Amino acid sequence: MSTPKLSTRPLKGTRDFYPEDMRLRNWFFGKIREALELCAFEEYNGPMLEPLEIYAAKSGVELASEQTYNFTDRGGRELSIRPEMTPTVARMVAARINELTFPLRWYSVQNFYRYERPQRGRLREFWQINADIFGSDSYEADFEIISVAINLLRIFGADESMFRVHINNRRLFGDVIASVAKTDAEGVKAISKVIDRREKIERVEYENELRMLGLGDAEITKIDSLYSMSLDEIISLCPDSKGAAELGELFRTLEATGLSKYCVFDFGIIRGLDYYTGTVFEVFDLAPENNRAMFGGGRYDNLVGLFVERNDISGVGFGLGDVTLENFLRTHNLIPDLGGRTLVLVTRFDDVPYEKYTAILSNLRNAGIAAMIFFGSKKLGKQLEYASKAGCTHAIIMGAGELAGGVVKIKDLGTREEQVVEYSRIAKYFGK
RNA sequence: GUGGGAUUAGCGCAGUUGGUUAGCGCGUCAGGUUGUGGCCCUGAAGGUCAUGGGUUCGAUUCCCAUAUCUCACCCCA
Repeated sequence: MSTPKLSTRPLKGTRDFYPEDMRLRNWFFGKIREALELCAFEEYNGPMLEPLEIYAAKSGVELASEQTYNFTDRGGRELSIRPEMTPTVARMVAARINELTFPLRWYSVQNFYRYERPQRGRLREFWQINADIFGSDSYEADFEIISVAINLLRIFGADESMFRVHINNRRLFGDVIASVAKTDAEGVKAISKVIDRREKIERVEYENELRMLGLGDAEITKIDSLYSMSLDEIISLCPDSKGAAELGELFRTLEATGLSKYCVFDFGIIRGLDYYTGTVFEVFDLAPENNRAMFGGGRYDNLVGLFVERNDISGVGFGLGDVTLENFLRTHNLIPDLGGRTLVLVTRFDDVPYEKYTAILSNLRNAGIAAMIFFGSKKLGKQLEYASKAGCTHAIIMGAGELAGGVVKIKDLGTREEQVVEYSRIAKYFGK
């Protein structure tokens, strides 16, 4: 009679990362880290737990109240497991605002939790790269962030046939809607909630909701027409809008630097997070099976001001999740063979003292060659089989005869070729 | 939160129109006379047929619920 056993499955929406999974994740995050470091970003980190209110304030009702893992700790504090990084990094920046040098370029690679129904491209635990620039209001920082985002896909070999960056500006969007609907900021917010769902709800319902907000048929028709306008046409509706200037400069620069082939103006990009104020963008995977935004970001002017009495530190950044990135890389065949490193198994025989083998092991490791020794005594064939299955590239074989001659046999497990090598030249065989 | 599909050995799958010991492939382990692995041969281990109820003389099979996976919706990365 044995006791009932516990489940070996990870919790719903979470994943175990076995060594082969880690190899993949380490590979693509490693490449991204390297690229971000080259772009002069520095890595930071923060806690996984934060007070609930830092999300409740600005992230949006849906995310803060329904999609976070919230709980009360033993001290009675209302906490959230972080569903995103931006409030944390804004808090960190605010805490040292008087000593940091701006503009500041920071990135992190961390895991996040959101309580949602899992599906393709979306789980409950995911890892995300976050890269942000704080302390620059200029369109140049918007451009930098978007060009870095594009670069992160290009380092994997992605080209303009595989993804597209859809770009809009919330200030411009708000000004255009305000002028069309002849309303104020509050009215714009209510109207934008409706038109954000324009493609997702019934046309009748859409029109009814807009009418309830005071719009007439002429305004509704006008809003429809916005979606087929070019950027220049949109800008001409509100030529004095600060957002128009920002977006105009941004697109001029994208054009001039050859990045416009990756980008498109899209008046429909709003983004769900409430804290965005200026440029917003979403990167779409052009493969039809990955039919959701791969990642996105934008500018947020007021987050640092949640923590300190400052309204001059604006941020712009993006978050790139591992789930959608992996789907992208797999779908477009951008993942190479990740094998590679030399790994040596020292095999053993019973008639040679054990310490003769551990000496070889130490020599290999001291020379910077990954190596292990076989445990127990089994037939050589079994030892080689183990080596092969364990991912070894080479085996070292030394019996009494070789020991007496001061040599070992090094077997290449791929080609099955053997070479007799002098004991002192083992490391040299491996190029070390 | 809403709806569809799925769940049989570690993995991938058969199967039972409800009837005694549920199969196959791969994988794992052991052996094929103890110093050479990927092929081959032999053998073994491994399943309360997702879980809990119901119908029935009898349920892995039919019904219901739950869980998990998966796809879409909502929302979002």
